[in-house]
Amino acid sequence: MATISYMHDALDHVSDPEKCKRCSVRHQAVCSSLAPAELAVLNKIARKREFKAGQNILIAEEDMPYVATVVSGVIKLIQSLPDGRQQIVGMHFPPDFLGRTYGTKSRCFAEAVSDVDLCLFPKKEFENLLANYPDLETRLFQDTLDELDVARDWMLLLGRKTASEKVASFLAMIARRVPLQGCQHSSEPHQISFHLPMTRADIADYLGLTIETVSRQMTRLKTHEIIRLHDNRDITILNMDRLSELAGLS
Amino acid sequence: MATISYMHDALDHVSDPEKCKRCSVRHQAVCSSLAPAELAVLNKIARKREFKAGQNILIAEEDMPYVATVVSGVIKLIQSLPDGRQQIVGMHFPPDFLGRTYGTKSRCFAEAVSDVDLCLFPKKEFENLLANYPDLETRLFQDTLDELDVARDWMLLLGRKTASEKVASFLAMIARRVPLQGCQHSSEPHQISFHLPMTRADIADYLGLTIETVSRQMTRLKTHEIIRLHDNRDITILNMDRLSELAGLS
DNA sequence: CGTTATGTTGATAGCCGTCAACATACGTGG
DNA sequence: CCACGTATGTTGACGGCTATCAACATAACG
Repeated sequence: MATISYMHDALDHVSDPEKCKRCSVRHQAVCSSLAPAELAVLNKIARKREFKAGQNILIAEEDMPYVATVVSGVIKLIQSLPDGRQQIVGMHFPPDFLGRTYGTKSRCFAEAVSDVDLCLFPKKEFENLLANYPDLETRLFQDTLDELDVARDWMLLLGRKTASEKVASFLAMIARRVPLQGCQHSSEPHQISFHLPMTRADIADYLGLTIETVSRQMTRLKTHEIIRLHDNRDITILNMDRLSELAGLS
Repeated sequence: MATISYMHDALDHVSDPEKCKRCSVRHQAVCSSLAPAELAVLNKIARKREFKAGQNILIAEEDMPYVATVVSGVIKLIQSLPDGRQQIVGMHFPPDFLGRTYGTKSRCFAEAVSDVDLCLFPKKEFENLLANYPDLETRLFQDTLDELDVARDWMLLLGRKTASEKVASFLAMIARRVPLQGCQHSSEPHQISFHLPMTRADIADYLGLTIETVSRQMTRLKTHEIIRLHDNRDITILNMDRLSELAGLS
């Protein structure tokens, strides 16, 4: 299972001051709200860190002296009950920000779903930057407002949608967020192919279902020729309009 | 049902510059992060507005040129599906902040659960204040982070808790947030009395259940002598420890 | 080639939703 | 004052959706 491995083990400095310029998310991540001189300051405190799929990134109730930007890979945020039931309460894709400023402990677990590259910032120094660069704080604030909107959309899904609607909503959401595969300009319009970043168990924990129900709904979508399954992970959405209808977005 | 009535109808100016000083939430609301001179500026743009129970405060997808502080009463935030199913995604008590800065439209409906007093601020002018008073923005940012934590706790409830756990969790949450009634220093420890601010239908929409299931779980708690029902709305928690256990917080 | 992880499919059970009847409170108008 | 309608809440009978339990299939891996 998940190897225990904290965010602050085995850090590599971003020693090269030019490194930010070569970063794949430099134009989208929170750091893009900084002026060049400010970015140089951030560059000094930034550290790279890789996580293998399954590794813990944040531990609930434990001190976490870093915040981070997701450079590559996918991360899940997990809330859990004492008896082991768990619920995924957020997914982080590049170039999302990860971690909670103002307050030292995380309230959820965060685990790498795939191999992950993070760009870490010591929390204390990062908060100093926030105090000095209002644009950075505004940007982070806006990102948090967006996260709250996403969380509330998901609450509607968890509380009121059927299993069928949940799975359809999930696929529609993933299609919008993960990098797509293959030629998207085929003769068939609305066909979208992508690689699912997570297992059926993760999907179940994300949707408040069991893995069996997720599996059944997937085969149902396959039977109705709304999706095609190549590899359990590689999916083509054959009819995006129909999928959106099923998701309750019509 | 809910009377359509927008936030910007029938406004009263907070003409009196001393009015903020007499405000019942002045030491808790976001405005408490302002220095006296700054508060005077806020005072100038503030407007009082009352809403009757059932009135709409925010309409999804409509322009809303105000943000506000809840001075008294309770407000629910609602997400809904095209077919009418709905989910309450947030409750606002005094001295919470209401409305979304940065972005003109609301993504949820907000409706007064009880009679409500709001202190409104024109959004554009409020955002100017945010830009000039970093403490205010930091405060609002922190409040938003807290809201996000609450939303994620609720996602665990919606996705993974049973009806029994949901109702117990709800009562435990309400007991922490609404003003309590009567003498709390009785001979019986852990007895907490309060007035439920919402109907069974609201509770059901908050918990992702039906009103019948909520009702059955309430009588079940009553039968087990964990709560006492006086008036369908006036509740005494007889055994808070047991309730917390049932809520899955043990 | 066995072991483990992951996913699918079937049979069954149970929780909770649906439908219905009834109770109570409240306001309106006769 | 009472009749009536409406809103809210409770309780019961029943059914369906989804969880549970189980068997099996497939792939990855040492």
